Amino acid sequence: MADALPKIYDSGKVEGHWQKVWEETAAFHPDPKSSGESFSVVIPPPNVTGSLHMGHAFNTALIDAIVRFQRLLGKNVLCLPGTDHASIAVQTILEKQLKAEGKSLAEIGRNAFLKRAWNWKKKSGGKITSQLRRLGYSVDWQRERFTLDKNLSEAVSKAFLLLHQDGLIYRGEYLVNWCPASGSAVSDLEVEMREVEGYLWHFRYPLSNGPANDGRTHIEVATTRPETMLGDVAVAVNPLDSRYSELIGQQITLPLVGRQIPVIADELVDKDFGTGCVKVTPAHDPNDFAIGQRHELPLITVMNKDGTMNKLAGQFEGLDRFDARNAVVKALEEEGCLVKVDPHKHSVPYSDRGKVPVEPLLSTQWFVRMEPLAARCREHLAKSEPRFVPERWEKVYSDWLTDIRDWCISRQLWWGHRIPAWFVISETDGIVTDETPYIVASSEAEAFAQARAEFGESIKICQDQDVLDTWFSSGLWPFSTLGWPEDTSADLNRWYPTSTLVTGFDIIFFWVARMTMMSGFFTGKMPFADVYIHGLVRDEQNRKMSKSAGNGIDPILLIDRYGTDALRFALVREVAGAGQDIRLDFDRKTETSTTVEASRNFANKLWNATRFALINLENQSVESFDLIDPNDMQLADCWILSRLNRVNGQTYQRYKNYGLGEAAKGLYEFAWNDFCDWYLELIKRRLNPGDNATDQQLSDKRIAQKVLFKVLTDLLVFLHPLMPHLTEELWHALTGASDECLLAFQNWPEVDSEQLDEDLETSFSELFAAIRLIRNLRAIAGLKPSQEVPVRLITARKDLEQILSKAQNDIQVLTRAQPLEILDPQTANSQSCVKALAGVSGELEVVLPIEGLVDLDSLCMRLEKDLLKADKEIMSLSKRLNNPNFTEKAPENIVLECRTKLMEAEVQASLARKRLSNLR
RNA sequence: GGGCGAUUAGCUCAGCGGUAGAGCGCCUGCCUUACAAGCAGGAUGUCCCUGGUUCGAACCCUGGAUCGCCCA
Repeated sequence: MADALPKIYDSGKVEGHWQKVWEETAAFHPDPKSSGESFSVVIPPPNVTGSLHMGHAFNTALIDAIVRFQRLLGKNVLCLPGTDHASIAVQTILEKQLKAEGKSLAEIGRNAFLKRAWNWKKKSGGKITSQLRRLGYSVDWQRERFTLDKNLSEAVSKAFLLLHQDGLIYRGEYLVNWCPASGSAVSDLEVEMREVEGYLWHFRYPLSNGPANDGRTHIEVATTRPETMLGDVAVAVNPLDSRYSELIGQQITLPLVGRQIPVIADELVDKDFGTGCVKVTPAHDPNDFAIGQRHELPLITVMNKDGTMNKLAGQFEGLDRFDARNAVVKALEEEGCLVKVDPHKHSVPYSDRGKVPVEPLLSTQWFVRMEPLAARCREHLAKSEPRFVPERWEKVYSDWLTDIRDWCISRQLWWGHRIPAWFVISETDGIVTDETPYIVASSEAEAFAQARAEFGESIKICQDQDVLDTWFSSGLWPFSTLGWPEDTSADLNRWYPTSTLVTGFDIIFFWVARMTMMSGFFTGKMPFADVYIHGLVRDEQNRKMSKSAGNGIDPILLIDRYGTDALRFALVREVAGAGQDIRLDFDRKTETSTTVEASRNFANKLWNATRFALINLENQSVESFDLIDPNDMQLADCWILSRLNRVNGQTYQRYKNYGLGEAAKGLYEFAWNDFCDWYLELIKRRLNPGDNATDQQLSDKRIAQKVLFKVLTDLLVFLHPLMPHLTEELWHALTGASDECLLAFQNWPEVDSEQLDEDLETSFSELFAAIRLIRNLRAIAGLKPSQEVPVRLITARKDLEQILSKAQNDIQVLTRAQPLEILDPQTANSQSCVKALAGVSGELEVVLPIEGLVDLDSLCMRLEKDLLKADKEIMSLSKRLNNPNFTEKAPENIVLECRTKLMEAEVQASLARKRLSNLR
């Protein structure tokens, strides 16, 4: 056993040591052939471009707590780490670099670009994983995966192939969300609606065939996007709108363009919005697209993919879309077509990544047909597969799966999984059009062979230029990382489906739902039994922490300052509520956080409690701490063991049910209050019986040592999932175990229900209240802490008197009471001490007979306060008890409790009153 | 427009039918041999408002306010 530890816990040293041991011994690299029930988790793969932020730290703290808990239950646990390739993010970074060098993508070409990208990944991609190591994550680094790994890429091709075979992937020209900044299509989920202050422009479109019957010569439309009018193909009104019924079917001459377009009727039009007439631009608006489909209108695209106007925009060709807007308005005004402009607040779709407005644009892309996949998930969900924690997120998930839209999966980027489709370009004169036949295959050779069989020997093929949405590969993550599609994979058979997924609510659609859909299709199973959804970490002003807002708090900074375990404990302790966001306080000037500091202090408290134990265990061997004869134990021992077992059961249940915050709080209280403040103080005297100790005292000392060791080592097990480094270190210090033997693989202690004693715990609460009262009276008297003082404890309650007598020595030590007398009221009356210092706690009267020293005013104040409180309680309790409704309808135990409380309050009041009258 | 969440001590949050708690901060006294990153003692609340259900509401139900999020 080690000598005394340093006085202060040095987290950096301890954490570094254990991280090294864990990794070098591959401690968390499980063997699929080992025994034990399977438990597996795949971590949400962070973006390779990323660096650690508080969200990762939070997610990690939760996952690692769960996983470490399961290991303590003896399960064969796999926690699998990895990163995703973040197609758009990486491409953006590299394009910026290129631009800085004065080069363009087109110049260097695809191969050179990919080479650069891999070099970049090699250089910077390890940052996030090395930072994750500093969190003490008990993942299997040997099984670390990257979405572009060979196996995972093959899984992507295979998945694409299989989905395509089943008709669940198709290619076609549709309106997609086009991000001009990244030059790619993005999915609906990557579009964020933003409220912006814009305008509603009212324009006059002339009727082509002269005035209508009522004399009208034009129709007025309202729009927030004037530039799209160049692509208008109709004006629509609501069929029930009597104002316009006469105009339906008439032709209009589109200003600036001169195109003849019809007035049509469609229910989608809101009569009450604007003028009740909308211009219809099917190639530039999703609603208009739907109207266009219903009325078989042509699609006229007036924009290029870089957001500039194209040839069909006529005089506006080449202008950027926003410049074109102004120009069109001006031109219309000059033609006398502008009626008015109203300020108008409306939602504009923005690209998540590009941070620019998305342009709905017609384009040929690949899509996943979602409904069949979603339907399967809905069937599973009916059986609570997966089970959502907290439950309310299930609705969010199921709502999204209902009325789901197809998923655009192709991206006009180079970094990622290239779409495994080869066009037979010899069929279309060397170019790819919508009509070009294609082959989907798992390799070029295979595609070529198939193409030759189908189209003849002399064909030419070329692979689709696009890559897949990163989330497509992430959707396969729970099984592709375990060896799918190789269905003989030992890992897959052992650990799939996984046990629990832990992630933030912000990626339920992006990731959770995509995983369940892919898993359902490819494996017929849901990928995880439970989904534990947590909130986001917000800053001190309640803003979501994000890189772009620049309000992130660097976890590494907090780790350096307070230690990983402190940060982890602080984050978990804050969770408590069900999936609520957490706010981490942080003073940006001093770069400190009182929340994390409090946890650091807790770590130090545990450190010192262990230090105390080591000093007092006096190098005794571990074997001697085995079971003790209960008859030899003192009350305090029985009390702390009862508390220990209660906390054990409670903590076990909380961990199991994802009540991590509650577990953390409960352990904090037990460790600090019960164990350190009371138990350690209670046994100090027994641990130091002095040189002339009797055999009895020596044996009593040994018992205290055994209980101390038992409680502390169990406590370290309970805390281990939350503070892995510290507990590992302290456990080794206590047990003398070698580095090969880890706390991480010890067994969770069994609850010994024989040791649970509720009455004893209640008695100890009363005992502690008595001790507090004595201390309080001492404080009122202004006594020096070291000064001894005579104390009389007076109670009519036999059981209380008994406990107090048994704990007499303890009370004396903790309050410097000398002498301490425990009396019944009769005896006490015979030796009254009128002007003594006295107080009342429940049915106990505490008297410090030291008349000379007493400050009568503060004493009276204290007693008056007690009396007031007791009287108030008597009032409210008797009011309740006098109400027959209450006594008849309330449950018996509640009524009984009320009666008891009333009695106690009456005793308390009369004691206080008596004392007060004595003093006056 | 539809939905979800939040509102409790100065701050950050627990509690979710039996009459209000913690941490930090604050006040007082202590370097008491594990810990001053500590010990002991103390102060602090119309539990957002409004009705209702109930013997009893911070907790359940109406309605509303404010803040935040998601979906259209």
